[in-house]
Amino acid sequence: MANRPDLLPGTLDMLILKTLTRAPLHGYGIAQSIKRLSEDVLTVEEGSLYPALQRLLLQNWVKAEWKMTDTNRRARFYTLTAAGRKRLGIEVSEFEQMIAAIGRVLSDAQEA
Amino acid sequence: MANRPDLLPGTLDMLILKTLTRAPLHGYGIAQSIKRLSEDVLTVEEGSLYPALQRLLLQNWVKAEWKMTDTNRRARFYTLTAAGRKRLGIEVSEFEQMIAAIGRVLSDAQEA
DNA sequence: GTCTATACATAGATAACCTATATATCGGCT
DNA sequence: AGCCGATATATAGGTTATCTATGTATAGAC
Repeated sequence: MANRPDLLPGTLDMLILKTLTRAPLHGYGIAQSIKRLSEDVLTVEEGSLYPALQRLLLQNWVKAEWKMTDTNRRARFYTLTAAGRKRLGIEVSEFEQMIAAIGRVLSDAQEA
Repeated sequence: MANRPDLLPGTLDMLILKTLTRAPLHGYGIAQSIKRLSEDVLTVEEGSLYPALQRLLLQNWVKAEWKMTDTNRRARFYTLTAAGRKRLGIEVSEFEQMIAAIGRVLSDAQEA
């Protein structure tokens, strides 16, 4: 189980929101950006990416607009909303709390 | 979505295996131990715990034995197998790699 | 005798993610 | 002109993990 997973489940929305804090970006670009920044450790599959973007749209954490890329292709550009920025803060802080907690369990140097 | 989740999905098996490196323990005790070590951040629900233990048994990463607790109750004690110890190492290393990768994405100090 | 904490277990729902597939077009190469 | 790889979006269907809710049972405290 969990053989070389592409992502840590539950972190995709956070990663997308974070990526959009730099600049509006289209879906394909978001996936590339995450892959590049993570040094190829994290891969966002298309079947995960687009449903995730729909979720974020529904929550009003991002908004979308069709535009042309600088390589002359039509693409849907996503922009972080104010609510999305706030949400990102919440997700990051919850994530960090979880990671710290997991760290405490993992580092538990035995002894009763 | 992800409203105060009890756990980071995908990390439960790892947490259980780690808990068992100290000593054999019964399910209820494992859940308590994780809660305590994590300082109440991580809560293992029973509906997650027992299915997880079944998975680990099937994979032969733990073995189980009915015994009496020191409080005179019948309980199923789980012991880490050699394969389970190996598996824990893999899970921890993959987890740490993921966390490091997510950290790189989250800490990305903007600039194109 | 009742209540709380301990202890195990499963059914069913929900949600996230992946695989596979489909469509379409730009630009480079031949 | 035709082909191909990279870019770009989208959805259907399956798998799996986790949570909620429920059920059983008993030890010990009051």
